[in-house]
Parts: sequence; C-alpha cells; structure tokens
Amino acid sequence: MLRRAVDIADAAGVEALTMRRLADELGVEAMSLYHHVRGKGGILDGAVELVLDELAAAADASAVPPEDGGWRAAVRARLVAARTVMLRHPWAPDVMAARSVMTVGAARHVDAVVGLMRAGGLSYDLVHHGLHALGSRMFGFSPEIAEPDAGDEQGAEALAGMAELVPHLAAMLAEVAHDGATTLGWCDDQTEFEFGLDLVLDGLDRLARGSSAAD
Amino acid sequence: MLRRAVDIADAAGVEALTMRRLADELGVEAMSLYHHVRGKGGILDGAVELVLDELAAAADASAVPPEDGGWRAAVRARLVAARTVMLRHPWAPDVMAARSVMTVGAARHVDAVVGLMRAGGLSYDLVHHGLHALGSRMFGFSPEIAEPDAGDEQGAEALAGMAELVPHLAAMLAEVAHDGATTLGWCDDQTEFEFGLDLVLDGLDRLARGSSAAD
DNA sequence: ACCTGAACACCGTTCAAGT
DNA sequence: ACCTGAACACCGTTCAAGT
Repeated sequence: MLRRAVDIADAAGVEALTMRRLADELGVEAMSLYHHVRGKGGILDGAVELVLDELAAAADASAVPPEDGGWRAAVRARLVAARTVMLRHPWAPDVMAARSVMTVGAARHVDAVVGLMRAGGLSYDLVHHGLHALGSRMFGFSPEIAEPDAGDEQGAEALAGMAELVPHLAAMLAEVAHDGATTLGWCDDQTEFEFGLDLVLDGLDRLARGSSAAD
Repeated sequence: MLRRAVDIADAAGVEALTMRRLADELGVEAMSLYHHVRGKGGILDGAVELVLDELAAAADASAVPPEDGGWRAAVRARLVAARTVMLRHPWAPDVMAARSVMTVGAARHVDAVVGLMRAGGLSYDLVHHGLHALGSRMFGFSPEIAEPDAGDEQGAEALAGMAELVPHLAAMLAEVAHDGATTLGWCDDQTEFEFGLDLVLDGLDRLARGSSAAD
C-alpha cells in the first residue's frame, strides 16, 4: 500500500497522491485506508520512510571506509548516494520539509552522518553546525529556490524583458549559458550539488583542523 | 488586496489564504477576485512580490558600502537583512519554492547580489556556482529539513525512544542541548543561518583568491 | 467593466451501517 | 476486525446572468 503510494507520487507527483486515487489503484474504497493508517499524514510519512529505506541501502552499497580519504570523502559518498535515490523520488524532500516530523529513517541517516563526522574527529558542536549548514543537501537535495534559469525558452524570453532591469544577472546568465552549452544546459544540477557540498565540507574540514589562524 | 493576502498568510499561514477568505475580508464575493488577478497563482505571486519589495527596502537601508570590508561583508549584510524580512513572512520562501517562477522582485534581489560579487572581483562562473551554493540562504532562509530538535518536549521524548537506534545523534543532541541551555534553546536559528552563510562566503572568497594551492 | 449566485469537480474526513 | 456508502465541510474555478 505504501509501495503503491510511492509509485503514484513518482509517476504523477504528490498532488496526485490522493486518498481516493490510492484506494482506487488498490481496488478498494477510499475509507478503507483509514483502518490501516492514521489519515493522509500517515501515508505521506510511510511513503517517505520507504524512500529512506532505499536511501539507507544505496548509502551502504556505496559506502567508503573512513580510512580511504577521511570523514570528508565518507560523508560525501553517502550524500551523493542519497541524491541518486532522491532524484528518483523528487517529491520526498518536499514532503519531509512540509511534515517536519523526525522519522526513524531520517534519524538513522542523520545518525550515520554524525557518526562519520565524529570518527573524523569533529566535535559534536561542529557536527551540529555542520548539519545545519548542509541543510537539505543532507538528503541529497539542494534547494533550487527561484532558480534564475528554469525553462530554456520561457527563461530566455523573460530575461530579455528584464535585461535592463537586472543587468548583472542578465550578463551572468549570458556568459554562463554560453559556456554551459558544452554541458547539459544552463545549469548542471549534479555539478552544482557537488560544488555546494564540497564548499561546506571543505569549510568544516578547515574549521576542524583549526586553520582559522592561517587566514 | 495583495496587502490583505500577505496579512492573512502572516497571521494564519498560507493554508488559510483561500480565495473565499480573502474575498470575505475584502467585503466582496470570491469570484470577483478573478477580475483582478489570474487565479490563485496570481495572488500568491503578487503577495511574494510585496514581500520582496519589503526585502529590497530593508536591504537598501542596511547596505554596507563594498569598500568597507569587501564584497563578502556587503553580501552578508544584504542576506542578513533579507532574513529579517522573511522571518516576518515565513511562508514566503515556501511559496517561492513551490511556484518556481522568477518574478521581477526575486530577479532584482539576485541581480544585486551578483553585482556585489562582481564588484568584489569574482568571475561570473564563480558567482553562478555561489548562487547555487547559497540556495535558499539567498533569501534569508536556511532549509530546516527534518530538523532533529523540533519541539522540546516531543523531540526529547521521541529521542529517548530512539537513543539506542541512533547513538551518535542522541549523544550529539545531549551535548548540544546542554551547552545550548545558556542561549535560546537547542538550536539558535539565527546563529545557524549565519554560520552556514559564512561557511559558503568564506569558501567562495577562498576560491576567488585562488588559494587552493595553499591546501 | 465589474460583480454575483449557482454549480462543477474535486479534496480529506466522519459516521452509521453493514459483513 | 474490516470494509462501505452517504454525507459533511471544505477547495479552486467556470459560466451564465445581472448592473
């Protein structure tokens, strides 16, 4: 049943994951669902939990022993693995953010990251700051809030109308769009994810080594 | 009318911002609204735009001349100012993320940040990566996805049940909760926002100076 | 041009009734 | 224990009708 909920959200988006539709696909009446879960929230939580099981499996499969490259490489490998799972379920981070309940699956993932960082010698305090700094990257997602590039045709068109209003932005996009023609488009999300991830991990590493004196 | 929409969302949350309620508070029928905006989306976009006007005013008011402390301080001041506005309208970042349309207000804010970074000598390419790395921090918000601390009573209780399941996380929270007793609680959101912001800005600054050879 | 009432096609959920 | 039909209180939106 939760499996089916995940399939619906994957195929048609969370907004299509409705009690009536889920019941329909299970060949049952909508009200029957209430005998097995605590309302719609229970279904969303359960679906997220299933995705987090996938995440745990993927993270284990691609785990890097902390000896090879230190905690930084180990955390990086885990979060990049998390991303491959979340890309299959792009609605999951949104649901997790909307329903801010700490499920066991989420707690275990965070726990694993904390463990890797501690093994690398970071203080609990620094680890704690680090979790906040990672934000949604912790679950393989960077928040693409109001991304200035969006759809190619509509984005370019809207930008043309704003060119004199936002000169710096227009100039940046013109240059980046040109250079990026060799890659996947204006923005390579995977590249940007890894860039931001490395920036945070490098910063934490530097703080852990107490290299602020080197500034 | 958009002003009233912002007030409703501030006071009762976005989910309370409904066509019927907005019309009611304006002493008019719900269907009249469709003669002035393009459906509910238009109202959400308009409300966000109003918030972004506030943001622009706050950013201008607390602007730091680039000469004093460089681009880093200037960008920091602008994003911290953005945060004070968004804290008054916590629904705004969510709405912006949900409706991924680049409004003029959002574009102008991003443009200003790009301008400050460029004035600091950063390449368009590095600026572009930087925008992605900043993510929602660009608009004063760090994504508190599945925050492990949440409500004090419920969080502590849930954590007790998970203590043996997530040992590292439990140990971290136990220590951080203890130390943090002197401040505002387990997590000081403002502190965490500034920590993450500085981590990203420092990282960009380092890359701009080409100090990777110093590693 | 602007507003209105009734209606449509949806939601999540309650509740009494069936087996 | 599990399922069901009808109903309730909502949504956003369409549409013909009013002024």
